[in-house]
Formats: sequence, C-alpha cells, structure tokens
Amino acid sequence: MTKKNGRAKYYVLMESLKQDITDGKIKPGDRIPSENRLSEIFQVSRHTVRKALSILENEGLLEASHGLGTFCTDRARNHSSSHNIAVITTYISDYIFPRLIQGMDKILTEKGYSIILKNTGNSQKNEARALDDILTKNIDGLIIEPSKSEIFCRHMHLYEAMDRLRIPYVFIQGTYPQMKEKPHIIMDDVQGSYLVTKYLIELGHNKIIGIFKIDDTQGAARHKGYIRALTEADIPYDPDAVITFHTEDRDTKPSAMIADFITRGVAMDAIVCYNDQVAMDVIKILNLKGIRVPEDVSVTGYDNSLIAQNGPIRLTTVSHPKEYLGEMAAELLLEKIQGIEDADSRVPRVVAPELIIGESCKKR
Amino acid sequence: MTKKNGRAKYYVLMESLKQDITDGKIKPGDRIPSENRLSEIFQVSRHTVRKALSILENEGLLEASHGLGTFCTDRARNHSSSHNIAVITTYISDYIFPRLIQGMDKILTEKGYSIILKNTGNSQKNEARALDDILTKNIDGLIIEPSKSEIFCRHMHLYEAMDRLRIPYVFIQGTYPQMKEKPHIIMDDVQGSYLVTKYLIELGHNKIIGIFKIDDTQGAARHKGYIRALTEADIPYDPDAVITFHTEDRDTKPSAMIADFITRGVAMDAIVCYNDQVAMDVIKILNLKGIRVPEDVSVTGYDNSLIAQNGPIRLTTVSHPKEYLGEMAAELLLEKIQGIEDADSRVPRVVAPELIIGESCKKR
DNA sequence: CCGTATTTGTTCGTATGTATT
DNA sequence: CAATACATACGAACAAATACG
Repeated sequence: MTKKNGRAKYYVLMESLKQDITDGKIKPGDRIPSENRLSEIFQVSRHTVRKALSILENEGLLEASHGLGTFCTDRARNHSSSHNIAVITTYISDYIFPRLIQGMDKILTEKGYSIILKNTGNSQKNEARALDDILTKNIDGLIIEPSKSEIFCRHMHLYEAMDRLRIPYVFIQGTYPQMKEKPHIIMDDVQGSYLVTKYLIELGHNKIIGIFKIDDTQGAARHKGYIRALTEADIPYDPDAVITFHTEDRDTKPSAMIADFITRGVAMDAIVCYNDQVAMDVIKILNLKGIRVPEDVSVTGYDNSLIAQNGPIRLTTVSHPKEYLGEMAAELLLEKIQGIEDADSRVPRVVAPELIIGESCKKR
Repeated sequence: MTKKNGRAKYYVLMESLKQDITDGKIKPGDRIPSENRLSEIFQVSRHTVRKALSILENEGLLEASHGLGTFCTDRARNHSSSHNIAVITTYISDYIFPRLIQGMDKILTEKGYSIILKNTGNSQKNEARALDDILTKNIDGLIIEPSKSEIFCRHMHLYEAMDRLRIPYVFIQGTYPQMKEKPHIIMDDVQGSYLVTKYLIELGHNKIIGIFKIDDTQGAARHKGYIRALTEADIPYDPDAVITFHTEDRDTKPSAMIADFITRGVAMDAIVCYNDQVAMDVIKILNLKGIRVPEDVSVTGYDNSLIAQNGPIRLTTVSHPKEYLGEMAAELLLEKIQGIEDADSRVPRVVAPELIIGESCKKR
C-alpha cells in the first residue's frame, strides 16, 4: 500500500505528518488538525488527506475517533502488545494452586490479558523447558513460581534472555538464591511457622518435632520460624528432632520417619508440619500406631487448605492468602508492564500469616 | 481502521472476500476479479471496492500489483501453527477442574503445545467474551466446557467464526442443545445416576429425593438416570420429590429446600445429590435438624471428589475420570488438528461411570 | 517498438450519515 | 439543537504499469 511514489500528494502529506510526530512537534495525545483543516492547509482534497491519515493509522501512529478528531497515539508504550501473560507454577491441581491461578486470572482478565499456563511438576528441567517455550511466544510478562526454589538455579541464561527482551517477570511463593533482589510476592513464612510453634509452646509442649521441605523457599523459611520460636522460649534446638524431605520423597519420607521415631522411642509431644498434606499423612501414621491426635500428640499444618477444614480432624494451621497472593502478583506484574518503578509501586510484597486454631492440638 | 460497522458496503464486501479466502474458494496465488469487475458484481462504486481491498491488503491476505491485478497471498493459507491451544472452563478452582486441566496439560505439553486458560464462572456472557478474545489470537484449537450447557447458546456466531477460520474445537462435560452433533467428550451421567439410584433401591429405599442442577448437560443427564432407575423398579416418579437449582442458587437452594421438606414432614429415606458438594451441604443441614446420615437418611454424591474421600463422612458417590477426561479431550483435539475424520478417530467419546461405595448409605 | 486494452494508483468533487460536544 | 469531526458512498478523471498482438 505504502508505495515509493514520493511525489504523490498524499505521500508528501503523510511524510510531513510523520516527521512532525518523530520530531515531537506532535506529541502523544495531541489532536491533529481536522481533515478539512488539513485539506485547506495542504491545498489537497479531503480524500487525499484521509488517504494519508489512513496510512499513519495503520502504522499505529495516529488514532481517529468519530466525532472527536484524530489523535497521536502513545505508541511508545504497548507497542504490539500481545496481551498474553505466561504463568508457570510447580503444580496445577495441588490444593492451593488453583486458587492462586484464579486470583491472577481475576485481575488479568479484568485488564484484557490472557493467561498461558505451564506447570513444571517442581522440576527445574521442566521449568527451563517452559521458559524456553515461552521465549518463542509473544508474551507481555511472566508470573513464575520457581521450582525447587532453594536450589541454585541452573538456567539463569533464560532469565537473562527475558531481561534482554524486556519482558518483565514476577516470582511468587519464593525466589532462587541468586535472584533474591528480583520482584517477588511471598507470604511471611518465617512468621507463620513462628506463630504455630509459639502456640504449641504456650500449650505446654517442649518436645516439638519439625518436618520441613528443604528444596523450596517456603520450607527454608518455615524451618527458620520454628527455630526462632524455640530459641525465644529457651528450648534448645535439636537437629535430630527435625525431619527434612525433598519433592521426590514428600509422599513417603515424613510418614516413614515418624514411624521410625516411634519405634525408636523418640520423645515427642507435638509435630510442626511443613503443610496440611504432610500433617494429614502424619496423623494417619500416628493413628495407625495407636497414638491419638490431639490427646497424645498435637499436630499442626500450614496453608489452611480444603483438607484442613473438611478433613476428619479440623487442623490447627496457618492461613494462606491464595487468591490474594495471585492477585498481588498480577497487580505487580501489570505495574512492571506499565513501567512503574519499584519506588512508586503500590503493591505489597509480603503477606502476613494468621494462626488458625482447629482441633488438632491440645494443652499438655 | 477495521470498524465494527457490519452494515457498511465495503465491510460486507471485505468479509465476503475474506470468507472466500478462508474457505479456499480463493487460493493463494489466485488473481481476484479486477476492481471494476467487483464493483459491477457487488453493485458498489470502485472507491468502495478499493476500501475493502485495502483492508485485506493491510491484513496481508491480498497483494495488489500495478497493471497486473490483485492476488491472494501465500501467507493466507500458510497458517503457521502457533502451538497454542485455548482451554475455556466454567471454573478454575472448583474441585474437579484442576485435574481436568492437568489431564489436558499432560497430553498437550507432551506434543509441544501451550495452554491459554480462560474461565467463565459458568456465565454465557463471559464465555462469549472469552471466545471473542480468543478469536483475535493465533490458536490451533480449543477445548471448551460450555457454560450453562443446557441453555440455548446465544453466541452461535462465534462458533461459526471458529468454523470459518478452520479452528477445531472439542466440548467437554456437555454440549449446547444446538450443537449435540459437534465433537464432545463426556461421561455417561445417565448411567452414573442410574447406578447410585439403583443402589439405593437395592438397599430398600423407596422414598428417594433427587436434587439436580437444571442448567447444564450433566444435571439433565443425572436427572434422567434417576428417573430411569425408579421407573425400572416400579417406583412412581414424583416431580415434587425433586429439587432443581441453577448455578446462581447452588449454594443456598438445595439446603433451603431440604430444610423446607423436613419442616413440612415430607417422607424421605434417601437423597440422590447432583454432586459431592451438594451432598455435603445436604448432610450438614440434615445433621443440624437432628437427622443422622446414614442411620436415618442415606445420601449419595457424584464426582468422587476430594471432599467425598476426605470429608467427615466418606460419601457413596460416582467416579469421575477427571484427568482421563481431560486427556481424551486433548487427544481428540489433536486428532482434529491433524485433520483426522471422526470415522477414523481412535479416541473414545464417552467414559463409563463407576459406583463408589462409602459410608453415607445404609440398608433400611 | 508501437498502440491498445486492462488494471491498479492518485486525485478531485460532492453528498449524506453518525458520533461527540 | 447546532456545530464539528470523522465515516461511508458515489461519480469522474487521469496517470502509470503491464501484457499482448
């Protein structure tokens, strides 16, 4: 359409307007003279003016509004925005992720964005694969829950590629050791774990077993909160009283170790668990061994999941903001897309946890 | 530039040409009739023809050569696969959807596809919005769980647009009344409901209340299965013993109606519920009124959800294939993308349900 | 190479419709 | 309601590129 014929009247007019825009004589948001006015100024027909304007409109430099006039666009921003946001989580169907995604979806849909969903099964290899794939697509931003976030990230080059392409990204639930300064939304897991542990101490417990995941940020933080509460209460921290596990043995090791503790006669009057799922597994094995919860041993969970509320025993647990966390991550990413600096950000980065008291703990 | 005004002559002409291109009537490389010829055929001025052509030229579907004519570009057919699949569900975080999506994701990721996720909150208006949005994106296919599938679909034009663009789609969980012949993956809900109802009859119950959702395919099918089992056992079907509800009152009406039945002294020895969620609500209100489950009344659920297995009472319910259903939908869609005809399809379309016996029913 | 027919490209004039202020 | 601005539409003319006899 845009032919070389530089002598054409519409072409001259088009070039003249384009020059004014690039020179800044016409600034984004400015209204340009009306079609009739331009046809007077340039001594051409209105049709010729329209032809020139239609080219600039197609190039995205101008925008005509019926009844209002023709305006210079703000194309410096949102240049060819795809309105796609990638979301990479560790799991899809695990108990808190659906609601996390729902929170993001709520905000993003409102603003006209679509979500491209990926999950890694908490494997860094799959995360790298997902990032690789996403880099070939046209996306405006990324929300990512890192896989095994406490392990050194072995695909930094992919994040660097994102930086080079100016694609903003926001971490949720945790960040890699190398990337602690990157924008992220987390809950205060140290505080949450501190709260449950302190609660157990106040109930009179002092032989408190801890079970923590060690390959993600949350596990490390929850471990830290547990230690803080013990230390504060002058209960010596005993590493042998703590069971640690990885993603791979999460379904077997906690139960097996507790069973082992019981046969070895390790003293325990309470167990602080990494999350509700582990807590339920622990309660199951305790019951199997003839130990009652909460009469013989108190058990706490974390995340306030569906299981915590609707299971056979209502768990004492820690609130997880779920939707809210997702919403905040989406809001923060939108800020980044709009180019708002961290200094001017209005999105909170850390959510405070809350103790939720159920029926799985009892005074000693 | 491309305005919505569908009545404009240039717009009609433009759409007509576009359709001929997507339908293959005009193939890449073909010369389309000259401007003068088109203005004769469509009885519009040459100026109007040029306006229509300029849009298609801008979209890259046509290319005009001075003195030669206007040609259909290669790029028109060359629908470079985006490897994006849109998935539209009614909900994201409800109990079965995460696993449905997980099933799809498993198959699609394997084949190098990404999922663009949308949810409608079971509103047709939101579904139309989602489809509208998706049509602007470059997708290879769509898996959709229709919103209020038993209600007449008010946005057929969007599905027709999908057909025109040759984007294959597969329904899951249900289909609209007008689209029963379109490819869809469902479970045999008539059979499932028949199984639970028959089970209750075999336990000696004959005053069996039914609670069904009436705005989706599943609800209608489950209602049908309930009636079939009663009829087969020569128990007269009593419409007054059936409670129906819509999406909007799903959290209130079932409980309220059961409470009303109790105060009115309606005879009941068993309740067949639309799904596990309703069953749990019903059990809650029964307990509140001092009626024990299963001692006084038997209650059945449907879907075999987390709640059914981990709740205070293990529900007697009907299996829901969840992941498997999602996997089949993905497989079927991939077949469609590869252009495999229904006759040669290897993907089963209907999944058989299975009765899962819990502790919420008792012999009379 | 010329001439002619065909086709797209440029330009003007004019009229009417519709959205916004 | 009137004025303004963009949107649609028709008709007409000439220019420039191309194909072909």
